[in-house]
Amino acid sequence: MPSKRPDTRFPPPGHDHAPCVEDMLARADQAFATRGMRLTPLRRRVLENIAGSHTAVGAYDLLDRLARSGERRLAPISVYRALDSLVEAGIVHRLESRNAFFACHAPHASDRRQVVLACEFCATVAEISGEAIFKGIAAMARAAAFKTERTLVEVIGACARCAADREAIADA
Amino acid sequence: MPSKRPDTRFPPPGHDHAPCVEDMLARADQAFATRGMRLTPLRRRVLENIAGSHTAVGAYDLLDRLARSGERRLAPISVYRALDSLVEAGIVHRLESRNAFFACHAPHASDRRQVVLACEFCATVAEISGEAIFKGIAAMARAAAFKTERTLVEVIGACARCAADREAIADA
DNA sequence: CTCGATCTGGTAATGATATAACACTCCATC
DNA sequence: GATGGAGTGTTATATCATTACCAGATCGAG
Repeated sequence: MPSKRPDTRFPPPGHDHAPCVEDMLARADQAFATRGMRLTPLRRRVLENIAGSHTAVGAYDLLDRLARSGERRLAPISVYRALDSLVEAGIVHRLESRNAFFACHAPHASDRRQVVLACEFCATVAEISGEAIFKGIAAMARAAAFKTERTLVEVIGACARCAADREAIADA
Repeated sequence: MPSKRPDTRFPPPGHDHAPCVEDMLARADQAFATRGMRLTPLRRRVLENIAGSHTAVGAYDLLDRLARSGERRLAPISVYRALDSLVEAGIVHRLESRNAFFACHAPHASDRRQVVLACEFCATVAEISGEAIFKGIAAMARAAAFKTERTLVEVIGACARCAADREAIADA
């Protein structure tokens, strides 16, 4: 049985992605099935490529990777369609501040109350649950008579490793 | 002297933008001056076009408006450069979820702890200050050993007016 | 089984957003 | 009046995303 992952933090240095991907695919099967959607070979390949790292990747990067790792080059629209279905299934999220996509390594409700931490140096993305934060934001919106559809919290900065690296460089 | 505007909420129906624009330009002069930057004619024209409404506008929309309201058509890069300087001066912000720009009608510190409410129907944008929210997010980031550079909180939904309009339509 | 509805993905074209590289002008400063 | 930096123009290109249309796969209903 898959290990429990309450939040998805930044992976440690020696981290092996393979089990994450395994895990992801299992959850994806589940997510698609419960929604009456189909996890087709194309969608699965796209997901594998996103889940192969903990970083946010652009749609065209994905296209390049798929082209390298296989048959002939897909049209952009094909990748976007696959991405749409993965996002709809809640298995992949969009990093709005970078127009990029990342795999969601921690199962969470479809209402998505997660704070996204995005390292601007290594592109690694982590999600941490922020119930209280989202409740507070919802209350503020209500007070302004605003009907919330979707709330986006993205923190751009440096993960611990990149911050350390850059300090080392600055010192040199 | 300009009126005090603690937060910028959604403008009422009969709202006249002209004084807002006046106000904006005065604050822009100030903001550029204190930063040792120049509010050139091009930058001013771009700002006027953004500030002319309380909505988020795309760079190419801006390009069209400038073309209509004046001389020959600018190259995209010119508008982007002007936008960069306005954003740097803190007078214009970027709405990440829509790749668009909006004028900041309420003076606030350069560290920008504002929750952005963006109506997906009329594109109107409001900013409300959210010190507590941002403090909470900062604490979460610190706990994950993440060095925050910038934090983005955007709420997408319907402003009171558009929500009411749509209910009326649904009832019909 | 066969029909029709729906979903999936291919092909081609286009639209929308953003930047790179280089040249020229203006103007403050020395 | 030379120098150097900021601002803008010009041209080209990179990057992100969608529209329109069609062919084949899948699957439930009759």
